[in-house]
Amino acid sequence: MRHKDPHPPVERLVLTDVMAALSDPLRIGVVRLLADERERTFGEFDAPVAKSTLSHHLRTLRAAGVTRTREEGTRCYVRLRRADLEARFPGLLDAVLAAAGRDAVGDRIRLQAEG
Amino acid sequence: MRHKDPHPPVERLVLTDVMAALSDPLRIGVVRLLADERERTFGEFDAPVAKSTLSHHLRTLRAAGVTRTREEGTRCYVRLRRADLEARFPGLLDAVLAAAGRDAVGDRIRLQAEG
DNA sequence: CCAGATGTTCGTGAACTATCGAACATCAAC
DNA sequence: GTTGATGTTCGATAGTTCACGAACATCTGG
Repeated sequence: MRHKDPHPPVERLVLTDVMAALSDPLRIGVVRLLADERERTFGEFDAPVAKSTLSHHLRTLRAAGVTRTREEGTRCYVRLRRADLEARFPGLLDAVLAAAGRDAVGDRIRLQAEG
Repeated sequence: MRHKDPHPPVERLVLTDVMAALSDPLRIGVVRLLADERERTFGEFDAPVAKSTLSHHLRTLRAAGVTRTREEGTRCYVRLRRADLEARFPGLLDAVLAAAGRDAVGDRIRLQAEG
């Protein structure tokens, strides 16, 4: 379960890469679910796509520096790099989250129904 | 010189389309040059791409609702839909412009050297 | 060891994007 | 009308992205 693409360091976050990463409804949906700063495992996401497709999107977010991934046992925990994004692109993430919230962008991605 | 894709009305601007339109350095460069609210003709942009490529990028911006195009004679005037973008996605454009400015994104696109 | 859970990677096909040059359309000016 | 300026559109190519299932790797637990 080794990850290939490393996390880009804060100072090397690229605006166009972040914009591209956030130009997909599924990925926006994931980011919205991560907006509460809590860590989630990949499996917690209930998305209408194949497992491998979700993995691909999470890799895209990671490669762009939007999220940070941590492996623990056989699980992958992912969280939003909110502070890093804010440091490099002030206001950007908040604007996207607010707009996405109002427009219900990525609403098809939810958290697994938990007991 | 008739344009094909119409301008989307304000209320139908799509976040992911705007994000995608702004995920390209050349298009960000154009948007930065338009940030002063002045109208420009296509020919005023000095970009290191073919005429048809620039036309394509300007069409992308227009289709996403980032810019508005007006034809006058044989010229095309383009300007930023700043107010519309602000109304639908508050803070987004400003955040992008600020970040792009600091990182010099799209600096290869300039205005023609004028006499 | 074997089975199950969790993700990754690979191979594939479909769809989209960027780029160019060439051809075209439109208008202005002579 | 002819010519030149300004953009658009077309066709081709190359590269990228998205999606899937299948196969694989890793860890956990019997």
